[in-house]
Formats: sequence, C-alpha cells, structure tokens
Amino acid sequence: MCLQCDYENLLKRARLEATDNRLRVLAVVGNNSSPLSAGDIFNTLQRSSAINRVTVYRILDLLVAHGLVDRISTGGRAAYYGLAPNEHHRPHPHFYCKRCGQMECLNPESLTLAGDAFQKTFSGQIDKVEIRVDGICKNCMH
Amino acid sequence: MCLQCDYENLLKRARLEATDNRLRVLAVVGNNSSPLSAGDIFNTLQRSSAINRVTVYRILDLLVAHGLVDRISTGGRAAYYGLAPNEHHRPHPHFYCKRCGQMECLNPESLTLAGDAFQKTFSGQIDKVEIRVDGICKNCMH
DNA sequence: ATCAAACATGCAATAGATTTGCATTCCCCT
DNA sequence: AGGGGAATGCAAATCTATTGCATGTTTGAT
Repeated sequence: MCLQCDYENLLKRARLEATDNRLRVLAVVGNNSSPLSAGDIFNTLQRSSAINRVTVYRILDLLVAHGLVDRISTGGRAAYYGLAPNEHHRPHPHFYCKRCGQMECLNPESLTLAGDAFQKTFSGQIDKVEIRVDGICKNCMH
Repeated sequence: MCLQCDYENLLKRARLEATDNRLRVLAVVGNNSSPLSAGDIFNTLQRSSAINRVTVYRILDLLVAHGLVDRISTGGRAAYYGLAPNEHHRPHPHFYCKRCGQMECLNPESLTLAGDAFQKTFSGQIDKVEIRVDGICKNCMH
C-alpha cells in the first residue's frame, strides 16, 4: 500500500508515458495491501472500465522492467505483483497461504538476511533476493 | 545430489510403494546437483525408457506431498524440483539465472535467516521458508 | 501546424506448464 | 484364483502468459 506515492510522478521519473492504463494498473498494484496476481489486477480494472488482458500483462512487464513493480513468485502457479521497494517501502518477505492463495507482506524486520559475505564471494550478477514463507494463514486454519 | 540416499528406503519410510517409476523420478531428482523442472525430469526419463508426462507430474506431486522432494519456485514460469532437506541435506537458498534458466544450490551458510522471533509472533502454520537469489550466472555474463 | 516515426492498445491465435477424467493395468490381500 | 485399490497412460481441458498483426495515439523534428 502506498499513500505517499504519486504514481504519475513515478512513471515520469522512469521516463515512461503516464498513460491512463498504466496509471490504473499502478494504482491497483500500489493501493492494495498485498501483492496481486495479473488476473486479480485485470478483474479489478475490468470492473471500472474495459481493458484488454494482454495490455495488463504488457504494462506489468514494463513496470517490472523499469523497477516500479516487483514480480513475486508464489508456491502456486501465477506470479504476483507488488510495488517495488523504494524510499517509502523497504524490501520485505512475503507469506503465501497455500490454502487460499492470499499473499501477505511481512515486516521488513521479521526475517533478516546475513548475506554480506555471500555477495562478495558470488561471481555473478545479483538482481534481487526473494524470501517467501509458505504455509497456512490464520484464517484458513479455522 | 545425494550419494548417501537409498531411494527405495526413502519411499518405504514414507509408506509409499517403491514402484519403478517413482524410483526413476526420485533418482533423477536426487542425482542431479541442482533442481530440475518437471520437463527436464520427463525428458531425462524418456531417454532411458518410456514414461508418461502426467505420471511424472503425479509422482512429483506425491513426493512433494510426502516431503521427499521440494518444489522450488523460480523467477521463470515452471517450478523446479530438488531433494527435500533431510539428515544429509540442510535447507539452502538457490540462485536462479534469468538468462539460461539454470538453478544453482547455494551454500547453506551463504545466506542465513534471523527468523526465530518471527516464528513466535506469527499466528499461522509455517511449512517452509524459501530464499531465492535472482540474477545472471557467471557463464551468462561472458 | 504537419507529418513521419515511435509507442500504446486491442484482438485473435498460440505456447508452455499443469491438471482432470476416464479407461486400463498392476499389485496386494484374502 | 479373484476382488479391490492403487498406479499408469492417454486425450482433452485449464490456466497463465506470450506473439503477431492491425489500429489508434503521442511525440518531436521540421
């Protein structure tokens, strides 16, 4: 969730045209408290006004490529999307409930990595580190 | 990779019939130094003698459900499979090269989590924690 | 202001990974 | 030997994502 983010500005800073569709996608991703699947995003947008599913995929790809949005893998089939870390959002781990498919953002401090040494010894390019906790959420435990 | 594992025994201990196909799947997964996709596994098996693709998926699901094999997500589309942690294998992070799709096992010590506190405060069931580093491997950097 | 090039979007078709339904075969227990 | 449940195979369906091509829109140099 990002109430401090000016999506139009975010796009401009990335030198991307701030088209209507892009703003809509970014708003859905950014205003949700946890990551969503491309399908979720498409359905949400569809409710307010028509958009093509492919357009959603393409915009998500674009936003990921430009680092505005993060593609997060789940224990399930589809990728989820959330706002990428920035000055308002520190990188953080996620919890994935294999029962209901809901993904939840965890506190940045809840799981911290001691990986400084690793970065120095690894001889490839590191783009990101993803930490995901899989299990069953409180609601699904009944 | 597991040279110390007796796959037939592993299956028996999980109360699973040690059928030929299961042993073959388990051997391919276990003898490889890094996780493989279901497609990779199918192709490898196919080379020695015929097996149905669906059977491979079903066996993998079964082995995952019984904790013999781990399903590991990648930055890409398909899930990868590796031997689950056991007395011979500690849990460890993975590196995924987005260029060639190769997945690599990292040293268990290379990235360690400080998550004890988290387990205590989280009110759901935790099955596993997955750590994945995404980037470009040494070979693909040229 | 004008026009071409570059970009954004939509639609239909395709691709890749996985799952389902149902028929067949195999294996264990009596 | 024979009945019942598990394991396997095959075809079709499903879900997610991508590609090719046509059309509409914006931008930037003149």
